[in-house]
Amino acid sequence: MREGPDIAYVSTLIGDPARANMLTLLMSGKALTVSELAEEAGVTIQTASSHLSKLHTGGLLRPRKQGRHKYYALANEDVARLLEGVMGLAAGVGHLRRRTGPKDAQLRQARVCYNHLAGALATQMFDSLMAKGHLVLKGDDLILTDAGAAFARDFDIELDVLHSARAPLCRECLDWSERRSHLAGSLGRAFLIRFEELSWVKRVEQTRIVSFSRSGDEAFRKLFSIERP
Amino acid sequence: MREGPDIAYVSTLIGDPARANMLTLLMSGKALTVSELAEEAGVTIQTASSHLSKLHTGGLLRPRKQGRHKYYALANEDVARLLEGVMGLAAGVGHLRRRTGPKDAQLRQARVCYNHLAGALATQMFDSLMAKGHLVLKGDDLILTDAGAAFARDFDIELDVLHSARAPLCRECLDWSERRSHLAGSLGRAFLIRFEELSWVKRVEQTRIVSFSRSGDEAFRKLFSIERP
DNA sequence: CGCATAGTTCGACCTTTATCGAAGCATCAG
DNA sequence: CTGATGCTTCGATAAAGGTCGAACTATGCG
Repeated sequence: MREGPDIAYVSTLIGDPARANMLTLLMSGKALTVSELAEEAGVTIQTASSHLSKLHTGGLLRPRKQGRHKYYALANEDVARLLEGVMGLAAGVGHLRRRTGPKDAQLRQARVCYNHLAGALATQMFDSLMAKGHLVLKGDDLILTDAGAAFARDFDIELDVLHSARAPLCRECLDWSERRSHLAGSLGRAFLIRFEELSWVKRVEQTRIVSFSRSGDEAFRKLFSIERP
Repeated sequence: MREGPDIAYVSTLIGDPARANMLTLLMSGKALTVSELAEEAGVTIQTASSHLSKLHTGGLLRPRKQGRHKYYALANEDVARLLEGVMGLAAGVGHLRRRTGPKDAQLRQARVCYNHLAGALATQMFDSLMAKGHLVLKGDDLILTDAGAAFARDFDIELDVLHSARAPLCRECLDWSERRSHLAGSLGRAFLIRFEELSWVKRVEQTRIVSFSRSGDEAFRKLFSIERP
């Protein structure tokens, strides 16, 4: 035995309900304090503290201290991608207790995935970018074409700043609800930020839901040539 | 809380060491009996039986009865992909106990992932197919171009048979050691089968390792224009 | 039919670990 | 300094779940 890496270890980390709750919360991309996470996960602060430090040791979370607060966030996009993957399997194959609540439809339509947009609209946006030749896949790397760069600049995204960062510019991220790719990477993040700046979208507090304003939805669909369903 | 699917449930399933061992074994793509899995995982048959039925309930495995044997295999490619994802994180970030054994180099070079080829050579093969325009990415779907179809037919792969199957023809699968895509789907499977038929490769028993013969390696590199390192 | 082999179910241990109360640091405000 | 807040550490408790022996069912072989 003992071929390949120790998958039981990280799976156990995700496998505890309290920890899974916290990780799901952190998929919003925001960094949260120990007490916030404790509250949301329904455990005491001591317990949460213990869990969070385990997740940190396991490399799933990255803590940052600010004053007397300690903020935890997902360690990197790989973690976010993995979690989306698990969600995909859990949703498709998964537990029968899957009751589709009222929030569910909104969640499928548009939500935050770590720091970029996910959901039906996000995959359509990704398809549009591919179809128009703004993005191409080369090997496993997603490349922004010249046309794509022009498109992004037109949308007031400062590509030079993004390029100088260490993080990859474009990445695919598999969407658990759609089972298709959407755009991740610093460009994916930049798009979401612009949407917020333009007030096309607003994040719904305490959830991963991203709600489009009436005019925002229209502008978004126009920009990416997405027809109304 | 309780947004999105129950990720703790499937993670717990993978999180037990004995179950993780079995799943890793099944990544070879072969279906194995209860006793074989028990043996390899280092538990008794009763225990293994219990674990396997849990994995089945959780949708990770698909059992098939043949005579007085019961064969278990991974339920589908999604499961295989997820496991590769977990391996990627566990390897990169993962446990310090990560000691690179002698097998390790071979495993990184070429191994079986569910039913297709993975490892360094597999990602290079994938890159080659993309670079030559035999495959293109459209949205999240990997499309075999006309040129690609001709290429496959030249290699004596019966595309018509594959097309008629329900399973998708081409899929990407993220390679944990390379962190790049390799080819999955029924076409990926067909390629591996052809390599075996031509005796280019042989599977090493009891492992996921795929070893290339001297001439097989040469032919493979020539076919996909891969330079010797 | 009897016997052997493959797998399941049941029940009893026993290790693992999540949980929280209480006490201990660290940081900030005054 | 004192008090208040955020978080961590320690220790005891309790619940969950993996493990295996033993008994049971199912299939195949003569």
